[in-house]
Amino acid sequence: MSEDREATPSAVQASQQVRSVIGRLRRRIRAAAGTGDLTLTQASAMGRLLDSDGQGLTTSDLAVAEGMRHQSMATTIAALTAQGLVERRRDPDDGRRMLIVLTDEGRRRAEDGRRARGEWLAAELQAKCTEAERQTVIAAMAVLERLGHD
Amino acid sequence: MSEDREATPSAVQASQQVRSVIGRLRRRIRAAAGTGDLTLTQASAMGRLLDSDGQGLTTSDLAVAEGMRHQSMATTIAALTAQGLVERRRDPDDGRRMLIVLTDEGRRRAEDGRRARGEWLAAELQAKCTEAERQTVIAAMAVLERLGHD
DNA sequence: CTAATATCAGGACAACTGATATAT
DNA sequence: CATATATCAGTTTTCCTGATATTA
Repeated sequence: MSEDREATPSAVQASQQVRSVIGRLRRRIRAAAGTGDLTLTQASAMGRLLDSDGQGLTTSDLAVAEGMRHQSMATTIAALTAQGLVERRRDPDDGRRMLIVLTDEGRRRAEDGRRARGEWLAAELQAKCTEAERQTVIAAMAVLERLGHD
Repeated sequence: MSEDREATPSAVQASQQVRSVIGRLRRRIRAAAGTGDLTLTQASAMGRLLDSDGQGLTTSDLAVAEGMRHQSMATTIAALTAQGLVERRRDPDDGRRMLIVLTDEGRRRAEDGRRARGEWLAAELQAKCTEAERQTVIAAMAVLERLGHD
């Protein structure tokens, strides 16, 4: 506050563009999703479960990873459970915890998603971007992923 | 369908990372916003109004730019109007159209926002990134901005 | 007892769809 | 009449907060 150094132009510009793109892409992805498709949060959670598989993660673990409340993540997990994509198992070592693991069907779906068939965003990145541009996007996402990890 | 060429690994990876980052950043930005602050969509609309100023834009113009329905944008505009940041003027050349223009207060707020004082994302980009990383983010946003413009 | 985890209940917000009115 | 714009009404989705139970 005392100093309040002016942000660099690049920080201001990047911030504005990110805000704009976030809203726009989010709506586009949702609009492109079919009735049976997973929501953004559901797909993200499935990806994390696939990455850390074998062990399973708790609702709270997933909530921290996604930057949301554990109660909200619980709703997401409930939806995935209802679709038969994940199972909840009580942790034998800690009776408070419920471990979330992919079912066989869930693993299949997660891997399908990872191959991105029929997924709007991947198709757009494929059709409208050069390889160099995709690498730029990947690099930028790594930068943005860092933010907000207090 | 006929071709169904496999997506390149970079398209799949970029797609996944973008989906994950979108959800996470959006929640962080919302959480960091104070009670008086504008929502993401409101801030985006203010930015576009500032860019195209003098002439004014219609609700439908803004909706197209943001990739949302005009009815949804109307709600956003109503909120901005209630805060005294924009005014609605009937287009003298086309009685159907209402042109949205910034008020003096709105212009001031938009320019303040553009200087990014107190804005969480800009502060993070300033504090945790190098100039080169910020340029990467800007370049990536330009790429993503292109997508979904059928 | 305190902390972490899970669950239940209620609410807010941002977007959607559908229907109607008005002007071109 | 067909199209574009605006508005009204109702709904859905996603996430939030707060309260309570259970176990470490």
